[in-house]
Amino acid sequence: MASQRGEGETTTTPLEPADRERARAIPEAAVARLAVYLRALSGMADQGVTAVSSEELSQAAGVNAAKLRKDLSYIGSYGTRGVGYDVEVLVSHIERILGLTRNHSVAVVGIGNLGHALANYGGFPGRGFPVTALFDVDADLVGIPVGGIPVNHIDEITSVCMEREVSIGVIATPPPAAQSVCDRLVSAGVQCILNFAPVVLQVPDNVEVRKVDLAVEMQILSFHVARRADEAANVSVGNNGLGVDGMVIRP
Amino acid sequence: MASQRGEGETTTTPLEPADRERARAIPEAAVARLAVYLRALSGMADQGVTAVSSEELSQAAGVNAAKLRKDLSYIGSYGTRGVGYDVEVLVSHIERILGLTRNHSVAVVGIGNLGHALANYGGFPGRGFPVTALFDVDADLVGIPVGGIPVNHIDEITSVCMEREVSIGVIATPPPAAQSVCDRLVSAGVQCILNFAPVVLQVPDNVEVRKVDLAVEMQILSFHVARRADEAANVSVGNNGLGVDGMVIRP
DNA sequence: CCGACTTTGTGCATGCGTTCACAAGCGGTA
DNA sequence: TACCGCTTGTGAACGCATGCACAAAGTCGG
Repeated sequence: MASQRGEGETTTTPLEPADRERARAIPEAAVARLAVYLRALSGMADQGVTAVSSEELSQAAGVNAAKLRKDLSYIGSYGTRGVGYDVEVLVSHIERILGLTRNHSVAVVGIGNLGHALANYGGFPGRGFPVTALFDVDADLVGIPVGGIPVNHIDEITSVCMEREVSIGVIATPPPAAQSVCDRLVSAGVQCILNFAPVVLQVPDNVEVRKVDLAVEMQILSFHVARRADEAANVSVGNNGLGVDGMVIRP
Repeated sequence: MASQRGEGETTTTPLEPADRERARAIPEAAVARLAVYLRALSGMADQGVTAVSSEELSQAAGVNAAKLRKDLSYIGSYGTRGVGYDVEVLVSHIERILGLTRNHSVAVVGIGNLGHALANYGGFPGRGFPVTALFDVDADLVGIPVGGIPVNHIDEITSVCMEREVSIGVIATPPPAAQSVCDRLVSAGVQCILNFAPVVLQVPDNVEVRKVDLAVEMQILSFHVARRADEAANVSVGNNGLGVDGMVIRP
């Protein structure tokens, strides 16, 4: 076990036993949507909205209302029948479930175009994710601050990450370096990795990896383009219900 | 089994009827993995590997071997029992299925940090996706080339996209601008959109949207951090499944 | 030519996630 | 208080995806 993190004491919002039980049962897909709900709810709260129904919120989040209710049921019953949900309550509850009450220190490795952009996001969208360390192999970059944080040399990953208690590592390096960087992050105790490099990372079971793969996204879109083009070129009869939208014409 | 190619050799890689039938039946999840397989296969081809078994390829792609075979079966049987798959054949077949034989012109809207990074990717990872247009609202940016392509003003989206036959639009704008930009892209005939803005886009049915949401990714990781920390903090809980879950009364 | 070995392709069962539909519960109202 | 309308929460059915296990089909050595 790699969790010898000094503070066993959660100084921030301990989960109650009931919540903990549930946290284990929340489907992956639902977790992703909870984050979306949270954003929609935050926007509503900023506009002074205090209550919301599952119907409204589901539309804002672009999902089915029943699905939303089921997702929320995974984290407990915080709605009022006949009325809806209290925005404030829901926001803080989802934040607690997602672990956003504690700050997650983020390290970005690879200060190329993408790494630069990530560092400059400044605290990352939906704050709570302060970027506290940057790394690169290029000696010319070392010491230069990007987005307010000085770049460290890649060899310092382990020491710096442990020192600053980095909990999330972001890999934005070229493909060949990714696995090596990943290994170093892991040995520094980082258990969550966001990988932008088009590489399948090998990690121990106790490390969570999420990948963002632009090439794959593009190719999925390409597939749909091809399919559409093919369908269009091959419509023997009427096209399927698209007749309504004359989207191609410019107003 | 000679590869029979029809008489009409056209410039646009025609899908044979059999392929077209299959293209419709490929599960979304499988399409994403095909892109991953393709990358692994391309790497192998570059290293001179000519044949590969499902076991080898599945490990390179980080998936179950049976799943890989099933995925490949969706696009037809191109393996040889007892031997494996011919790398070249598989590469070109997956490319055809994914529609990578035709070039997909890409437009990037929003030349901030991220847009800059995307434009500089230069043809996008896994070539075949030439960036042919850049847009921004900022008049100061207009005309300045980024990654070799001059920036156009956002008001020109429709005309420029139609002129250059953009098939994929990438939205890298701040959230408030995203929907508006999306609408313009759609009216320019763009049917596939890759959205980096943390916004739920409303589009007609005939438009395909994929979103890359950094905040959501971070929050999913945060959830796992919290769950792990929590598990580590009290391993003593006997997880006996039943009995515990009942409705817990709020203290 | 045959038999043993290897690897594909796939039927089937299992599990997860989504959707539907409705009872339960709450606030408002007379 | 009793009723009414509205919304939540969830049981149950459905559909999709995953993984197993094995027959089919090919290669290779003798």
